[in-house]
Amino acid sequence: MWISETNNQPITKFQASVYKLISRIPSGKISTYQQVARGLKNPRAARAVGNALNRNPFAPEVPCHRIIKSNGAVGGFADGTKKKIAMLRKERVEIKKGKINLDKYLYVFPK
DNA sequence: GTGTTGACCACAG
DNA sequence: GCTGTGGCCAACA
Repeated sequence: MWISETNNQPITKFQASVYKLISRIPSGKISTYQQVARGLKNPRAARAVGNALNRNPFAPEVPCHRIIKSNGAVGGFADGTKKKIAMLRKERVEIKKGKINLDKYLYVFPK
């Protein structure tokens, strides 16, 4: 089991599943908070997913920058939204006016 | 155990 | 197009 760096306690299973699921996203693709929530079979938990990523104990290990809002906007990022955008562009993800073409880049988790 | 907070979402105006 | 409102869920004080 992993240990959270902030409170020095074991992370919850919810967080573990979030990180595990996100780590499956291939480079050059992105997903939304809602898609992640759907992958966890909690379609309503998009907000909780964001909360988990915000505290993200595994900063570079988990590609949390590949998670954006369901409307295509980039959303927030603990290290700064601009950083997030820069990282995505390095992965050949096209971003127009702070938004991403979901039809082209959205990654859907397999059942 | 209760209330607040937040990298969210959908809908109304 | 943008703003406001209500709802949802899990973490935290």
